Amino acid sequence: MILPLAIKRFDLAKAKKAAVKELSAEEKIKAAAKRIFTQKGFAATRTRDIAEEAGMNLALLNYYFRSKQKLFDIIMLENFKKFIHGIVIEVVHENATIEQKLEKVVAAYIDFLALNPDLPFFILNELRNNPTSIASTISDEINQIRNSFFKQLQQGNKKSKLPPMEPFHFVANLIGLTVFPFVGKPILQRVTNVSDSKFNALMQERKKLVPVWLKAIMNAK
Amino acid sequence: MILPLAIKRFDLAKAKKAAVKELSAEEKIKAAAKRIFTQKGFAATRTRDIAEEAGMNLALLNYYFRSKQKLFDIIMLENFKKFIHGIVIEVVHENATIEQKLEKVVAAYIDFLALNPDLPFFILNELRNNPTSIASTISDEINQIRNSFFKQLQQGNKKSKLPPMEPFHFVANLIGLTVFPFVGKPILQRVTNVSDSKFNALMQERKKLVPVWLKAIMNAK
DNA sequence: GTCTATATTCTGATAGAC
DNA sequence: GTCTATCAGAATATAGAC
Repeated sequence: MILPLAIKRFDLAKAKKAAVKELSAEEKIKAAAKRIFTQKGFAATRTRDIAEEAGMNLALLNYYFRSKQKLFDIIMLENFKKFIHGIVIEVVHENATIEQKLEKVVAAYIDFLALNPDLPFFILNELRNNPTSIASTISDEINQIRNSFFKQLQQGNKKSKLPPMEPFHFVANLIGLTVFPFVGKPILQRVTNVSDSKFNALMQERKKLVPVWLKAIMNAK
Repeated sequence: MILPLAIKRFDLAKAKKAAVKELSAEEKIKAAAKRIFTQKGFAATRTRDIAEEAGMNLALLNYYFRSKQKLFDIIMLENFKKFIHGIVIEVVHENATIEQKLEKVVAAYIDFLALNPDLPFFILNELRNNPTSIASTISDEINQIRNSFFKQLQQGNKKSKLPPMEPFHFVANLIGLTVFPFVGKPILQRVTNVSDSKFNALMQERKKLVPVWLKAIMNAK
């Protein structure tokens, strides 16, 4: 009789699933895929690498996700949402002055990027390759930003004497000062001869500095 | 007799080489490789694409450059030198104040990037994949920057009341404000809804604005 | 030097046993 | 659901004719 053995196996599987730390094969693969795709991009990633990173078999990748492309699409969508939603939206929508929003959004972004340093490069990379496909999934969030924050920006703030500013320059400066250091980390570290721990400390400094700088830029000349 | 024909062929080849616009097969392949590698990176580029772009046969690529990797290494080295040398060095080495250098280097960089918009992303991308290999080839230039400009920066400028500044923040700000817009072009255009021609016009504006902003940053608070 | 045809290696995906 | 073994196609590289 083989039945008892089968039951035994089933119970073991249940026990594993009940354990808090234990991930299913599907989850392990997805997590591994997210790490590698985010770090190396679609083209440079091999499905074999993902399977190995997950400690799983290559065949399981296709069993759960059908193809490399479908798996990538899932990761990409999640990464995009993570990058935009929850960081920009909540900070941008509340009732607050430009100055207050600046301080919040910069600090939130830097904290977020310290935990996800590869994300901005991934976004930039895949956005170059995908002329349009992503556009629809994030257009809602972008429209919200445009309708709320950009208008506020172009009005300026009379109380604190903050003059209005061209939205493009403002966004380019905000992202350039806040997220670029993470994108350009390899070259910045090489040029300035800065260690990883020093880099992290400098990023923490920037949480205070960048909002001050951005205000100085708006008031310049 | 086949000899006369051979001579005829030889003369034709010479005539072609003499023509100003005519590139040799080797040069055509290298030029095509530079375009495609720079735009798509190593992994996403196929040797077939390069051969087709060059209007040449695939076998010639291996005849002249032995392998995809060796061809890429040549392009990468040239791109790195182009990016550092001639842009940074000449501007950084002359006898001038920080303010004067700032104006020159920003304008030179933006003009350069307008002609080579894919270059910074390429550098960033391949620097991520290559932990060390490139380091040696550019360390000389970097050391020159460190020894001349960084020292000047940390001394500040008493005449124009420019206080000294942490080199890392300065470089991060300079590159973030100057080259990031080109790296982040796809996302910036999407968020701010800006056309290609408008983008170029805004970049021209930044030639004047960024130096002013960088000075405002140094004097902030 | 240049081409066509082919060899070789890599990689995504599947078949089929358990 | 999971594994081993294998296939099919793509991509790099080479052999050999001209």
